[in-house]
Amino acid sequence: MQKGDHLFLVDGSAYIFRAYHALPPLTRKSDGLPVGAVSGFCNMLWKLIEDARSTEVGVAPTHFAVIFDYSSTTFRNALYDQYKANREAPPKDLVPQFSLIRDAVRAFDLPCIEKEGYEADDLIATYTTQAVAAGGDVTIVSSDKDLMQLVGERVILYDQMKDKRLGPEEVKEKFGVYPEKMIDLQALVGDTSDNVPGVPGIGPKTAAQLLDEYGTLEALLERASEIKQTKRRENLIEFADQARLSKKLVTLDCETPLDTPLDDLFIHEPDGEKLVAFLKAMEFTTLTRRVAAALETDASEVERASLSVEGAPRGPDLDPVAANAPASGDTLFAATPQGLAERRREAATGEVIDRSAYETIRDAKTLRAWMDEAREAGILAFDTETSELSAYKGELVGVSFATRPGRAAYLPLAHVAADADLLSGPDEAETLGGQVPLGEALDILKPILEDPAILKIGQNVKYDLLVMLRHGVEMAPIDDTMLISYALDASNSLAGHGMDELSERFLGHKPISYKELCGTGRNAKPIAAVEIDKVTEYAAEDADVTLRLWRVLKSRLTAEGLAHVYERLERPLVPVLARMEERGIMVDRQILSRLSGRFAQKQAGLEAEIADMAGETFNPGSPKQLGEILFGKLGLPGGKKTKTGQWSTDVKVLEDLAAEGHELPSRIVEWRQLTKLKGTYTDALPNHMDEAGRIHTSFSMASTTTGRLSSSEPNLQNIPVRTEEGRAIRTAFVAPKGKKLVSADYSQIELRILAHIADIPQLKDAFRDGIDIHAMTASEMFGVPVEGMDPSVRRRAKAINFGIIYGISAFGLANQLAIPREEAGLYIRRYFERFPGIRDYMDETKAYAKKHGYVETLFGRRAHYPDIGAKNPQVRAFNERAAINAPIQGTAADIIRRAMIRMEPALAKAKLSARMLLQVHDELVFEVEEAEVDETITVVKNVMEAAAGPRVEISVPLVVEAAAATNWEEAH
DNA sequence: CGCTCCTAACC
DNA sequence: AGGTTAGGAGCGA
Repeated sequence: MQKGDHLFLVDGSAYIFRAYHALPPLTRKSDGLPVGAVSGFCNMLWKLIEDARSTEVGVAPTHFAVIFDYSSTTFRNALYDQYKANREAPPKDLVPQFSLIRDAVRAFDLPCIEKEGYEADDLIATYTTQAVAAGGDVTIVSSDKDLMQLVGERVILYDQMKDKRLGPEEVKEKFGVYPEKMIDLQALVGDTSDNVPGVPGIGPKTAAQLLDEYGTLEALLERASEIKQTKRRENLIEFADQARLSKKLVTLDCETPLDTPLDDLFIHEPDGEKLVAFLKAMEFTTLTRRVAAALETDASEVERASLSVEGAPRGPDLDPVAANAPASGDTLFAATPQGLAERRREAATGEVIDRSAYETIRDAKTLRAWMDEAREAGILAFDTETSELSAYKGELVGVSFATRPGRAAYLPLAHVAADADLLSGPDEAETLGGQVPLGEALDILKPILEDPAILKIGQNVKYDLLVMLRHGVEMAPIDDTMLISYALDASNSLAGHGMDELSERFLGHKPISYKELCGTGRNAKPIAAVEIDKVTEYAAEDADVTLRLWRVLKSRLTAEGLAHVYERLERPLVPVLARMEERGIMVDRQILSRLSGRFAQKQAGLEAEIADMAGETFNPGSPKQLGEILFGKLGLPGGKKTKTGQWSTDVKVLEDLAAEGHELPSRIVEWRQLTKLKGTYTDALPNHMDEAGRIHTSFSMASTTTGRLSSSEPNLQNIPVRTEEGRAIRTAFVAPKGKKLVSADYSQIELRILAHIADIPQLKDAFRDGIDIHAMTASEMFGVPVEGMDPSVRRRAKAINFGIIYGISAFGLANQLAIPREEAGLYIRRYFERFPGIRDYMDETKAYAKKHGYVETLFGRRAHYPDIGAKNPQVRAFNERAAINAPIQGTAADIIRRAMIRMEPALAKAKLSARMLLQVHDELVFEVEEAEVDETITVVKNVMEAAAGPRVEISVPLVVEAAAATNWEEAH
């Protein structure tokens, strides 16, 4: 080896496990031999060789080897008998594959290196050291952190799965230290999977920071007594020897005696016939074809090789579920809605779900037959499977249907061979039968999905609506089992409205979960690459379960008097929200990046100040470390502790300290605010932008107890507004050229609703007369005139008004106003004296909730509080406050929902092109043609202000304030 | 990698 | 003090 040469070292053992875990466990050869890991391994290796063959000289490997662990006992066990002691034995079906994988490496004509008493890592370390000494470059194909210590100027780690290369800078970024200090860092942190003990309580962040400060592990251990944090100091002293032992365990041996000298690793073209013979024997059809083509070998001329292992253990065959229960119908006349609902419920719990009865639709003719069935039934449970979880970018992979319980099918549309990605599974021909071409399928589906006579039933149907919308299909009419469940059972303690939960609750059946189907994290694979038969079971089951749930739940709506809530507040909002999500809001990337830079600068400055004041560098973002500095090292008076017994360091605590003249806490508060703004907004938002520069949030209609919407991925309902720096972020939300953003928000809507519901004359009068409501409250309570009122008096009244909405407690008010609890109690008593209606409302609401188990908004939406009678006074009081708040918050939520539902027709009627983009609880944001701004504002205000009527006549006016500007900050 | 805890952004 | 979602730290499998 010489300068300019490039050695590739593949960490074979790690490769095996990655290949094994990345593939479904049941990949087998025709004789039952498990070969999933071999298959994955060969594909990864071939990919690497292919890349190398096509890469330019100088980067491509000149030397190449695959390194394996030889056995589990190494020289490290002599140092520490517990080393890797808790490693589990490899999975049974993997064991017979080990020798096959070595055969594979030989078939590729690559050196297969292993040595008794050493780990693969030691051999890698030794070859690396020698290659660098000879002037060569090294690429280690692995992502094991134990190998990071080898990284250097000429040595990189290559993570093939993620296609990421790690040099010294990347190591530093990942672990906080350069590779030279990795050994010391690992010695401190330890490694649970290898049983390397390390020092308790020290994680990677702390370790990096300590090494940064003290230089080396040895220096740190010697000067451990200087550490300020009590627990950390004690641990470093007590476990110093353990750290030294750990260091020996994690240090790789660079002087392993080598049986194959470095120069013998010189690469050469694999022998086509030999390799093809092996791959054929393994029945890797696709890979055989590829390799044969690349190496110009005629596969049909080559015979299968004989393998070193034959007929290894066969896996147990899965017993298919035999029972096939008949679908239950409404055979008896149901005299009342309650009777029907009850019988449906009973029937559903007894049904058995047979996945083997589901069909896979492979041709247009069968699909048409299914659509005929839907037409006949008048209903179609419908579910889409997409390539990504977010509806606005996921591609359609397949759709499933159900027309009656047990009668369900899956239509694959864009499935690919399981080995379309790097890791090979079974071959194309085995898994992919025919698929109806997407265009043809849509032509058949569209008339049904848009047929007003056929009800499309979905679970979270907004998702499917969005997906189909992007394929030019406007699904209608729709029903949504999730929303029916939500209208029926919204609660702060009962389970949610996800399909799996509903199925278990109402059908007593646990459906295949998405995780089971596709795996999670590193092992996750796209649903398009999962075998179609499995997806059929999963997807058709979803449609089947949705249909069964619909039968149970829909009948309850009438029986329980909730049809109005569902029909007027839930169902019609679905397409409205789908369109809002699809539109997205335009964001100016430049503004965000400028802000981000500014924040970064300020942040760095603050960090320096903080380190200076603390006398050491630490992570201000770690409440644990911060607590130790403030209350341990600096000895400041610590106040609260959190649930877990740690010092609390929330804003309140820090601001109290700051008020006493301590500088550090106020710097921390600033740092936190800045870090939050940067991390959550200026840095994160650009990742959510599409090609057109727009952000599409996802609104959830069923995740709050009260009827409010929520927004996620990203959450656009918590964009900063309080501070000036925060508001700057809003300036990045803009209208495109020629348009304006219009923001319209209800003024004091919850207080107005309270005034109406509790029937408080003074409050109602004040709202009718347009008087400052908080000043009026203050004047009533403290007997001071509104004119020339001390702002702090008004502030107190304002806090009380909000407190009332939240189901006030002396504790909460005292906290908010930073006054003694007795004083807060006094305020509350006086408030009740002045506004006795409020106390009556609270008492009545509590009594109602206890009696019925739920409370209602003015529009009949229910929020359930099953724990309101709890023995535990804290739990009970919490439920009482929530029950007091829910009708107020919920009525406001209902009103804005009604406004949103009416908005689009109202705008259309006025021939306005304004498009509604966002909802933020009491605010709606629109994108409006400049020329139409004034007219739009008029329509928007009218719709919003009149939204409660005619069903509910609120006895105070609802007032909406609206403004237009080029960005959200100025419009708000 | 997934979970809990803590903190903080919004109405 | 009512209703939310997100991100970082730390821990354990």
